[in-house]
Amino acid sequence: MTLGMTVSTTKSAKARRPQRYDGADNRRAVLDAALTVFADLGFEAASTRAIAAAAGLEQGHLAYYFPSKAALWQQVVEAFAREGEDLLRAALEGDDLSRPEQTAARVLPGLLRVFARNPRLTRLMLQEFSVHSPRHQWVVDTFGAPVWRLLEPLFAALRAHGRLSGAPPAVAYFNLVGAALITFGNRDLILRLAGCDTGEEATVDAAIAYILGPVLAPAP
Amino acid sequence: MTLGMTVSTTKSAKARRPQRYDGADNRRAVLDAALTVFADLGFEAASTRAIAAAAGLEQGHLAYYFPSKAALWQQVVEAFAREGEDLLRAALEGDDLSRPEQTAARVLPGLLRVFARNPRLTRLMLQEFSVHSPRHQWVVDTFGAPVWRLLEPLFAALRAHGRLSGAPPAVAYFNLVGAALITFGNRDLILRLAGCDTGEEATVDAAIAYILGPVLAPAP
DNA sequence: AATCGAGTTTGTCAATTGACCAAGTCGGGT
DNA sequence: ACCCGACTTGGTCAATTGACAAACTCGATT
Repeated sequence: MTLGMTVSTTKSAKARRPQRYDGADNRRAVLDAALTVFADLGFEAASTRAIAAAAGLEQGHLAYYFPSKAALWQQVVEAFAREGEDLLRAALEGDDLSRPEQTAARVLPGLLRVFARNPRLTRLMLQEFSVHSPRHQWVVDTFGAPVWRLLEPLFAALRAHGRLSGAPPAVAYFNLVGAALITFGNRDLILRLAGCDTGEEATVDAAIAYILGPVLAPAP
Repeated sequence: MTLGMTVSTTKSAKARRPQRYDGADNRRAVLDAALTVFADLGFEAASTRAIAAAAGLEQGHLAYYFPSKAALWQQVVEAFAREGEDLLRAALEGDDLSRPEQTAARVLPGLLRVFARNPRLTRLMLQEFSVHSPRHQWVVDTFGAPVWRLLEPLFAALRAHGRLSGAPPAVAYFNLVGAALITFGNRDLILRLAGCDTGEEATVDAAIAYILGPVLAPAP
């Protein structure tokens, strides 16, 4: 399921049916294969040949769609990561934070569920949190900073209303992010080590409830 | 401070003072420089030339102490990571877990403080949590699994005593690990983004208290 | 002073890698 | 039938990299 293959796709809507060459379809296949390989191996260790092979193409072909490996990586992240930020922006639109705990209860579980649903993307983000790379700054500027700017008022309001156990907003926020990235980005490891499947629906719910506990609960 | 230089080291205790060649000293310098470069760039992106340069030596010289780049990496982790596991093992020795919340309050803050004190090593661990590499299995076998085996009874007992907000022990454990790795492994990022210094003593205390809140607090 | 050997440098090598290009394939419009 | 152009392949290239080895530097031993 990980590598989208050109052949079997049925695009019955439109009349166009090129049996053999379908650029748009192969482009998607490359993006999907690249997400898998990047998530598994990391940017450096993921060779363009391995990505092409996972997509069922030749290495030289990648250059047709993507000017460079770095550009491919960037488009992979953009293609899959917008969801979270858009969801967040829409959910916070026009909220005056007069009842921050209600806002948080409405917004944050959905955000965490985005991570749980996209383990490959979650790993990709985790990688950029663990290495100083030319891509690190880009991720921070493009996603990290905007998301934090979006959520900082919420976390500040939460603390002002006696949540977060009195911790600084940033501490609570990065606690949440770290817990989510590790928990949902390491399903295989956690399953192997502890026999606990963090991809399973019930466990996802339990994990989200646990992560958000100190955020949503009133101070003792 | 990051690169230990051979020259200036004053070893006034012993009589030995080889002005120019000091193998053991340079070996330490390489390990320290390697820790820095590996933590910053990740294993693949960290070239042996960069490591040698950071240690003030030539690339070819590394082979004198370490048979390969992978072996160097492994010795770096071993040299710096034993502290945590040993501390944990000693602290849990002979504990019958009849009062798990007391045990946790005695043991876990110290464990988290090991992460806070060693940001470079923390980043290194974070990297191996985010990539499937030949080193991943080794870290899991050598540190991940033993530590989990050590702590699993404690977390199981905590839950049996009404802590963890009813979450599975593994969820609570990896929540803790993820929060610690991200919080203490990204001091620069968090400082830049949110103006919060997770290397500062007071913030470390606040973060540890926050992370351990659900672990130590009784169920509502 | 001659030798020894741990420590260190310099130069080289094969392998891998990302970028690039010239040629080829194929469906569709003319 | 023919060509056009989107799409795809296979091969090449320069750069980087980890490993390796031969030569060099000294302090210490004899």
